[in-house]
Amino acid sequence: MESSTAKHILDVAQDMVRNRGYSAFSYADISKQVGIRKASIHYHFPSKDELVRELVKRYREGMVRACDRIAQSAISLDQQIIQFSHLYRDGLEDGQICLCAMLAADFEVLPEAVHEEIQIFFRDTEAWLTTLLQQGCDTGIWDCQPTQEAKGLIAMLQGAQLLARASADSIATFEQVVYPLLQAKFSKD
Amino acid sequence: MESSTAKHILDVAQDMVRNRGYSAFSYADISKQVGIRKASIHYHFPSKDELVRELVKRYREGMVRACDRIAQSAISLDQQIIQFSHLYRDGLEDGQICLCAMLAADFEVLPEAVHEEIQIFFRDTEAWLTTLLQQGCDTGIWDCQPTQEAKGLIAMLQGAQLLARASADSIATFEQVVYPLLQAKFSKD
DNA sequence: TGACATTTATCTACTAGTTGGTAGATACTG
DNA sequence: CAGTATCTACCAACTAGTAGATAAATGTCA
Repeated sequence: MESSTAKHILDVAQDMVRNRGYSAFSYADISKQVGIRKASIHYHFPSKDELVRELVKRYREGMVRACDRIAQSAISLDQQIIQFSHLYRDGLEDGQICLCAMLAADFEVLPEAVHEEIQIFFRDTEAWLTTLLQQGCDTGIWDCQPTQEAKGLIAMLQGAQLLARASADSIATFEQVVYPLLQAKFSKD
Repeated sequence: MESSTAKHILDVAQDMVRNRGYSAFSYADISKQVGIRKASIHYHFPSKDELVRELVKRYREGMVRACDRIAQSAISLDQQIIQFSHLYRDGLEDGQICLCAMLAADFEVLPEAVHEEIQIFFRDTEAWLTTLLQQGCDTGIWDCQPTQEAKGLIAMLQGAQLLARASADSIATFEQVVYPLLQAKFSKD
């Protein structure tokens, strides 16, 4: 089991990356917020790259669990898509965008190992959405090409987060972009 | 008129920001590529914030010109949307995403003055697209709510760029996400 | 034209602060 | 005693930014 300090470090680091990006946070920043010396962070995470790799891995696993919870809840397919979108909306309250959206922007400065984790994240997310959409097509409530539509949805959500964060009222902007579009596409098509 | 050195600095800085983000490029980096000493860059752009503000302003104006060129060309409305999308696709060849998409990710670390320039960029882009979509609705080839649809399109394009840059073949990914969606929505609706 | 002054653009050399990371001592815990 | 976790103290490299010298154009006027 991961020590509570390590978890605390990851929590703080995650907030910072989602807020400011990979290059704009430092071990010193984490140190201050966790209340521990800089060197002690290196004990838990030898390098910044290693820290971020673990961060993405944990985030990815959390996303999988969140998606599973949605899939196992007894709500309709179109409501599941709404719930999925809420995952992206909710971080905005604290000015945070999806960890992997931020790291996709920072992609060029990240090491190969982190690239791979990010790619798995997008692959997993796309797979989950594709399955959902396929179910809808199978049962006849939707008519679309699931893989393609899944990619489009993810792009739209990530882009809406970018737009949202650049606007005065992030959440309102996000909702204005995302929900009418979902309504039009998936309500009872 | 802007000196050729200043232009050269902006060109190099723009590549770097679009590639690596605001926090991950330095005056030293520019200095090496331009072939000028670090201090000389401060002569043209007193501070990094000032440099980036001018960068966004220039980029924004370039975008307005590019959009105008599209609008004044003698092509159909749906082809104009395709051309508009190409603007976002083409940078990906050099691993570059939209300057303002990148800076929207870096938003929290940017000064107020840059925030404003970025917001103007998105407002301008949205306005241009809205006008285009409105024309389509007026002439009866489309049926949509232009403002809302414009926001959605921009989000989709920005998000597609993020997805694309995190994937092995950026351009293929971008095209896979964007073009089928445009086809479905705007071809001869 | 020639002499002088101003402006523009660059340079070297420096600052104070931050960066990720290391060495090694010290404490706490089983 | 051994492992875990933390500390202090340090490092070399890099950060944005400044001071002030220097050169090269450019303008002004006798």
